[in-house]
Amino acid sequence: MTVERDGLGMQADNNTADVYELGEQVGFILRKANQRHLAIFAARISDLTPPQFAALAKLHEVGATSQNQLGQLVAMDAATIKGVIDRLKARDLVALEPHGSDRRRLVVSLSDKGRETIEALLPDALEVSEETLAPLTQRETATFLRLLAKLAEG
Amino acid sequence: MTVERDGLGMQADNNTADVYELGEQVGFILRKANQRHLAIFAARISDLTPPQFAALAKLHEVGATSQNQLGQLVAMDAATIKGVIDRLKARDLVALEPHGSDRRRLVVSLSDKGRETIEALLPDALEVSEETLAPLTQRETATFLRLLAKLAEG
DNA sequence: TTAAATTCATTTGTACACGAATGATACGCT
DNA sequence: AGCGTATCATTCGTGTACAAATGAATTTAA
Repeated sequence: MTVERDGLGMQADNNTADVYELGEQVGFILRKANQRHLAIFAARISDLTPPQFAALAKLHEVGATSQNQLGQLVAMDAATIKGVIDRLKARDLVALEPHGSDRRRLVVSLSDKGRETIEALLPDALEVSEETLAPLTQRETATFLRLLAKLAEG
Repeated sequence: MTVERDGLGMQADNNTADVYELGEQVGFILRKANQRHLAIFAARISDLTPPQFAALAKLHEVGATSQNQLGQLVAMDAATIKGVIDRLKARDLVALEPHGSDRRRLVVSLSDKGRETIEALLPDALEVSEETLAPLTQRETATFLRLLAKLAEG
């Protein structure tokens, strides 16, 4: 006695919304996918967390910026990016200076050590992405990334 | 002077891996998609966090279980599920009892209030899923969920 | 040019998330 | 029976994540 799904005998007005099953909801699966990714990341890049890596990588991409701006670039709010920067600063991976003209701002830049660190890790980061996407074929990967981006942007 | 991508003049051995761009990595987009989902969730279900909701929903699905087992069902480790349960318990949404035969275990069950709460919220939760997936067509949604599940399972 | 609105950084408080360690209990095996 | 291993719950420490409040500085607009 199984529950019929996608059966012809019962037409669903919309999607699969018949009963609520946690395991079928986007949010739940999204969270699990994220967990798997974080595990892969941690296995390959053990001395930096994903947010820390993201901050360094972005800094490497765009050069010195203010703290909040960097936060926007890596999708972290002001409180979150501050914590991340503080920990990077404590390890001398980034440097902080007051902004020239705007005295509210704090300019974050890569230290030499930070530059070396991030440059050395970029190949590993690519492998993290590859391993995360390994369950999908190349074709599926392309589709998935396109749809995921659409979802993320809203 | 733009960097050529997918160009014919330069054959890439694998995917798009030419330079590392944070904004193109799965992990980063996954995190952003998750952020968007969380915002949608919070807007519709303001008095329960997603993990709290997940725990209640699962409890509603499977009935009373031990704390750790519930954690496995909702993909949270022992330390995390404990915190979630504690907060639900503090609001009398769940009840805790010692297990009959196994004195290590703590059986978690929905309180009446918890049952009412979760049952009242299920329609909202479906809308959260729908709104999250709104940027995709039905066809894209089906594809996306299939690939996402593949990714999450590994 | 002041007053109002905005931006930047910071702090506080709450809530995950997970590795690692711990003590109590249960189980497998000899 | 007894010992080693595994499981369950708990605790500790670190690191996001975000809402909300704050003060200082800048920008906008009247």
